[in-house]
Amino acid sequence: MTVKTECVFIKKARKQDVREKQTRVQRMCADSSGSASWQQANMPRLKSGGVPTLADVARASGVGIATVSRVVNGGVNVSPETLKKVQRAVRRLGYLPNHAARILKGGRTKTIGLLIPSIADSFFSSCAGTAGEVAQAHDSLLLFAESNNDPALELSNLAVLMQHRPDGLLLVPSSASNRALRLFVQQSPVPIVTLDRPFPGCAAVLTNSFEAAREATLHLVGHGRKRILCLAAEPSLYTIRERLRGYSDAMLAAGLPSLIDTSLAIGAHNAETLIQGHLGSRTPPDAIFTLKNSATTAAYQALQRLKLNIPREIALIGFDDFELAGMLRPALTVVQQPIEDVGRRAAELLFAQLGSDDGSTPPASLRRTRLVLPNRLLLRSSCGCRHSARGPEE
Amino acid sequence: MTVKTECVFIKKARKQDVREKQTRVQRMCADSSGSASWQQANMPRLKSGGVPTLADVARASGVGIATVSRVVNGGVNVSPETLKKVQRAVRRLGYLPNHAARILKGGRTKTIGLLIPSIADSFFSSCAGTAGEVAQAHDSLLLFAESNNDPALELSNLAVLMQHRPDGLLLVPSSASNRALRLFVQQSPVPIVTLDRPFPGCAAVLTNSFEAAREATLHLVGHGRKRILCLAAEPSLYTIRERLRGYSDAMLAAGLPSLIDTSLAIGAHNAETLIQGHLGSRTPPDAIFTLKNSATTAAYQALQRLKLNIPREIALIGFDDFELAGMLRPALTVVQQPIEDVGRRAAELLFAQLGSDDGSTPPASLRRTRLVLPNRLLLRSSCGCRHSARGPEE
DNA sequence: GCCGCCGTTGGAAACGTTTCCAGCAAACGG
DNA sequence: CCGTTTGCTGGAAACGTTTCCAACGGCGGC
Repeated sequence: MTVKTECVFIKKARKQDVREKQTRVQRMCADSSGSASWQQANMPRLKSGGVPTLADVARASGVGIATVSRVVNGGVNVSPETLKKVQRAVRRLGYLPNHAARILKGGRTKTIGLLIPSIADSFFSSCAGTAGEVAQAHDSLLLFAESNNDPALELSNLAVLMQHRPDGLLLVPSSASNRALRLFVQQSPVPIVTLDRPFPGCAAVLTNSFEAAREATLHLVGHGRKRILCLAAEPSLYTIRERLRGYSDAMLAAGLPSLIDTSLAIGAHNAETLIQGHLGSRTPPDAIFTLKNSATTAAYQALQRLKLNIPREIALIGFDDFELAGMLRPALTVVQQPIEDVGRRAAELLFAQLGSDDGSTPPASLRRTRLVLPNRLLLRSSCGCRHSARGPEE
Repeated sequence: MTVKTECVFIKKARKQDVREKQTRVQRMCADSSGSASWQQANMPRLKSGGVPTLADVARASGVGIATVSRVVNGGVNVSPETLKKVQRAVRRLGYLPNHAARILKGGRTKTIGLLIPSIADSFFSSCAGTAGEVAQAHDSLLLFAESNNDPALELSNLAVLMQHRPDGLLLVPSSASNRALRLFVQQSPVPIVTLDRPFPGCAAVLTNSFEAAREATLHLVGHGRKRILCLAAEPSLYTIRERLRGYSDAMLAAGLPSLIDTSLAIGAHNAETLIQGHLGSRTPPDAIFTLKNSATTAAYQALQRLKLNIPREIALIGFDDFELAGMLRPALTVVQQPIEDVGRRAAELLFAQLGSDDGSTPPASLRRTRLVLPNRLLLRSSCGCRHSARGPEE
C-alpha cells in the first residue's frame, strides 16, 4: 500500500517537473510581470501550470466548468451576473480556448488546407490571398503546404496536412495521373476543390486555357504572322497542355504549321540561345507565343538583347499578365488570367460543399462542379496592335 | 435500473445518429468503394464510425492501443512480427494520427503562426515561401493570417491564430505603438520573431533601411542632383520611417533641402497629378526617390506619360526590386531587399528559440536577437549611370 | 532452482473541451 | 399547497492520443 502511494507521489512529482519545464520554455518571452497575480493565490497549484484552461477560469470565477464553456460559446442560458463574472475572469486570465481540445470533440476544425506548388509564385500567392479572404469570412484559417509540382512531395505534405484534420482541401494537383493521389482523393473524408488544374473526382475551378490560347494565336495570325513559335515549359502540366492544344488548333485552322519548342527551361540564358537558334534557321519565326510567365519575360529579355524590333520584326504574346507588362517598351500583349477569382471561387465552392454550420445538407451536385473562368486577351503593342500611342494603358 | 439502462440506450442511439451524420457529410467525396472492406467485419460497430483511430487499428490487428501507438511513433520496443502486423493494419485502414489529440497531450503542435499584412504582396509572399521551407525542414506547417496593416484586424486574427496553439509566431507588426499587441507579446507563451519591422520585446529580422536609403540618396547627389523629391506612402510604417530618415540624413549631409511628399496614395493617377504638380513648381525636382514598390511603378508610369526623359531630365531610384525592373527602358535603379533571406532567417531564428525536439535549452539571448540584413543598391540606368549599354543586365 | 533482469505488452490516466443529463430553486397554474 | 414548468448550474462522459506503470514470460547468473 505504501509502495503504491509512493509511486503515485513520484508520478505526480514527475508530472510537475515536466510542467515546470514546459512552462519555463513557454515563458521565455514573458519573463516576470504579466497579469499572473492570480497564480500565487490560495488554490493548490494542481492545474494552472502554463496556459489557462477552462478549469482555471471556472476556479477563478467560482463557477462550474460547464458554465464557463457556455459563456465562452456565446453565453446562452447563463444569468447576466454569472456571465459578467466569468467574462471578467476570462479577460483577467487571458484565457483562449484550446482549439485542439475543441476539435477533438468532433466539430469543425475551422481550418482549410491549401496545397500549392509554391507560395512564392505570384499566381498561387494571389490565389492564396483571395482564398484566405473567403476563409476569414467563414472564420477559418488557411493551413499551407507546398508541393513544388513534385508528386512525392505532394503526397507526403498532403499526409502532414491531413493530420491536422482540415475541414476541406484546396489543391493544385501536380499531375492528374498520380495514382496515389487519385486513391487519396477517392477516400478523402473531406471535400476537395482543385485550382487551375482538374483532377478526377474533384470539383475544380479552372480557366479556359484552350480558348484563350486559340484566341491569342488567331490574333497573331490576324496580324499577318505566318511562322508563330510557341515556347512552352513543362508540358506535363494541364494548363500548358491546354494552351498548346489551343495554339495547335488555331494554327491548324489557319492552315499554318505548328512550331512548338518545349525545351525551354527556366532561365534567361537558355532562352536567348534558344531563340537565337530559331532565328538563325532558314525560316525564322515572325512571332512568338509564350505559354508561361517566366517564358514570356525570358523571351522578352532575349529579344531585347538581340536588338530585335518588337513587333516589327517579331511579335510577342505571353500568357499571364504581370504588373509592369504595360510599362515595357513595347508594352506586352498578354493573356490575363482571372487569378484572384480562381482562389476566391474555389474557396467559395469549398465552403459551399461544407454547408452552413447548422447541419444543413449541401447539394451533392457541388462535388463535381467544374467552374471555368474566362481569360482575357489584353491587347497592348507587342502583338502589332497600336496601343502604345498614349503610353502605358491604365 | 431499467430507466437508467434506457437512458443509456437513448444516449447511445443519439451518439450513433450524430456519428452517422458526420460520416455522411465527410464521405460526400468518398461515395462507395474505398478500402473499407474491414468495416463490415465481425466487430461490434462501437467505434470505427468515420476516420480510423488508434483503437480501430488495435482491434484490426489484435493488439493493444499502446502497442499501436508505439508502432506509429517509430516502433521502439516492439517485436518484429507485431510491428509488421500493426503496420499492415495501419496501411489497410489508411490510419492517420489525429493531430489534435496529439497536441492535446501537451507536445509541440508542429505549427508556426505567420501573421503578415497581405499574402498577395510579393514581398511577404516571398518571405512566406522561404519561411515555409524552413518550417518544412522542421516538419512543421505554416498557419496563415493576414492583418492588412490594421491593428484591430491584426489583434483579432492573432487571437484566432493563438487558439491553434502554434509553437511560435512570425509576425509583421502593423505598428510598434499598438498597446494591446505589446501586452500580448509580453504575455505570449510562445516565442515571437518579427519580420521587416521591430517590436519591443521580440527578436527581429530587419533590413538596413536607413543606410540603404542614405546610400541611394547620396548616389543621386553624386550624379549632381540637387532637388531630390522623396515620395513616400504610409509613413506610419517602420521601414518607411527609416528610409525617410536615411534620405533626410543624406540630404542634410549634402547641404541640400529635403523635399518630402507623403501624400502619395496608391494608384497611378494620383501619382501623375502629384508629380505634375511638383514639376510645375518654381524649382522642379531633378530626381525622385520612391520609398515603396507601388510608389516606384506609379512614379515611373507618371514620368513616362509626361514624356519626361529618364534620367536626363529627371532621375529615379526606387525601393524594392521587381522582376522586370531591369527590362524597362530605361532600366530602373533600385534598392534590392534581401526578401527571401528575411523569411528564412526569421524562421530559423524562431526554430532556434524553440530548441531541438529533445528538451535542450535554447540560449536565452535569442529572445532579443536583432538581425539586420543588408540591402543592395542595384545600379541600372534610371539614376544616371550608364548601365543600359548592353541592355538589361542579367 | 530461485532471483532478478530484460523485452514486450496492455491497462488506464491525463490532456481541455463540449454536451448530455440531472439537480435545484423559483415561478406559476391549478 | 402541490405539481409542473422554466432557467440556471454543475458533474461526468467522451473525443484520440501519449505515457507511466504493472504484468508476464523467458533467460542467465548465483
